Amino acid sequence: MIDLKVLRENPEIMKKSQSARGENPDLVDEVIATDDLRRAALTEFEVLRAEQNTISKSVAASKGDEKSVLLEKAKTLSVAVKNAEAIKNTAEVKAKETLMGLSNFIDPLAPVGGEADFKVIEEVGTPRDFKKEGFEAKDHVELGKILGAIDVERGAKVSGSRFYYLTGMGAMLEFALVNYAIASANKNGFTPVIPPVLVKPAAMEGTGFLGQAAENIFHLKEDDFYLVGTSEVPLAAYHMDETLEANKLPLRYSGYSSCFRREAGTYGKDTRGIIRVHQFDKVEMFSFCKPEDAEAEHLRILQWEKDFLNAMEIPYRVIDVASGDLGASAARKFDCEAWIPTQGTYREVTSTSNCTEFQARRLNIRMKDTKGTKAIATLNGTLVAIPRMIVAILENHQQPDSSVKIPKALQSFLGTDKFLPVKN
RNA sequence: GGUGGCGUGUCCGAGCGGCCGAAGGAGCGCGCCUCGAAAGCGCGUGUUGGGGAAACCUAACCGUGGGUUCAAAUCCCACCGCCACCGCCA
Repeated sequence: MIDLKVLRENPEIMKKSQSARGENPDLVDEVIATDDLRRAALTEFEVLRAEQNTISKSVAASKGDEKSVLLEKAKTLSVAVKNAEAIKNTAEVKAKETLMGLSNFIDPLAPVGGEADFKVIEEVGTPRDFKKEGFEAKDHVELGKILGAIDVERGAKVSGSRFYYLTGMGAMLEFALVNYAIASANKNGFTPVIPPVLVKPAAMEGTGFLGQAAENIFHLKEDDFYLVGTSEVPLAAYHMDETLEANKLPLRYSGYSSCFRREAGTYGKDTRGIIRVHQFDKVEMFSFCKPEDAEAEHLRILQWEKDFLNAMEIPYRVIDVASGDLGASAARKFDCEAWIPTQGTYREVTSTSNCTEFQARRLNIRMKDTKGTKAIATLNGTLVAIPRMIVAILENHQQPDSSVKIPKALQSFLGTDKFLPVKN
């Protein structure tokens, strides 16, 4: 949610921001207009209500004829107040609704354009040259089968396409990744959290996922629960309707949870393997901080993501995501894309967004210092999304005999430095 | 799922139709006292929206949403949450 005061002062900037996202800039004028209506209705109601309050009080103090006259007057006024209140309420709902339709202000530093207009910030590491090494890289599906680590056939049998089983070393690899991730997050001041993955509409709405992103969310209609697509949702909503002490910020949480995504409109995309699945586990970093610290915090989170990828010894690049591909809440977003040998390209494995005050305002989270209460900023970033990281590790660290070398950082968690084929 | 109880300010806790934004206490802040502190004493101490340069004015807020009434923390209804006991259960 955008701050109306800021919006009123800078409608043109907001319009530009909307346009850059490929969204409707006229919505800005509409927001201001509905808010004008809201305020007018508010004033009207308040004036009548004040009068009613005064008369009500004098009713109590009077008696006899005087009292019945006042009572008559009070009754008529009561009707007028009810009407004015109804109009006020309608105007408030409409104004809020319109305002909620606006996406976050875009950071002016974010590249403008569509999905393809991202800017590459850096490339780290060098992809292996398998030809030169004298063998052809197998993809993760094949390796997963050989190692007894991933079973997509049975995933499909039991749950349908885009489901899978992690088995044996595949399952062990998840535990190792999670343990390593949580350990690093602890070191960086994150409180580990295992959140609920079923949430109420308010949490979804507040984090900004019920707009254009809604089609990718599983909804349990019977009970009006949503299955979260990321633990960002329950982590952000953790402090919903709270006022946090400014001197305790930043508050950092690392959430480990399953994530559920409908992947609507992705038919035919990434149909093979576990790059794009309906359910996966993820360790997510989430930070509540002062708005003036948000940009620096964003860079810190990005650095922690890079640290993780460096520890996995995987070549990757970092991109500055373009305005049209930010999602409603983010002002700026960096993706880390790992090199996937069998695809010959970089694929998103982690992502960090600076949501500035947008989510916090929707979730009614503020901070308090000696001068009063103020807006707070929220940021999120993936530490590790299990399936894609497994893909990256298997494919990048495979050997000619289909064994896979384990990055040093994970070896102590796995008790081995290599995954070996299980049969044939 | 069933039965009973409860939900008030930072916290404890009173109020059960108008004089209640709400007693009292604790906490916190300022001052007095003191060499200094503790104790004691005095004063102050909510949030949000609207208007205003400001002083200030105004409205709303006693779990949430409706209703009754000229008037609701207070009465009625529904929902949510918490506690206790019972049933079921990983």
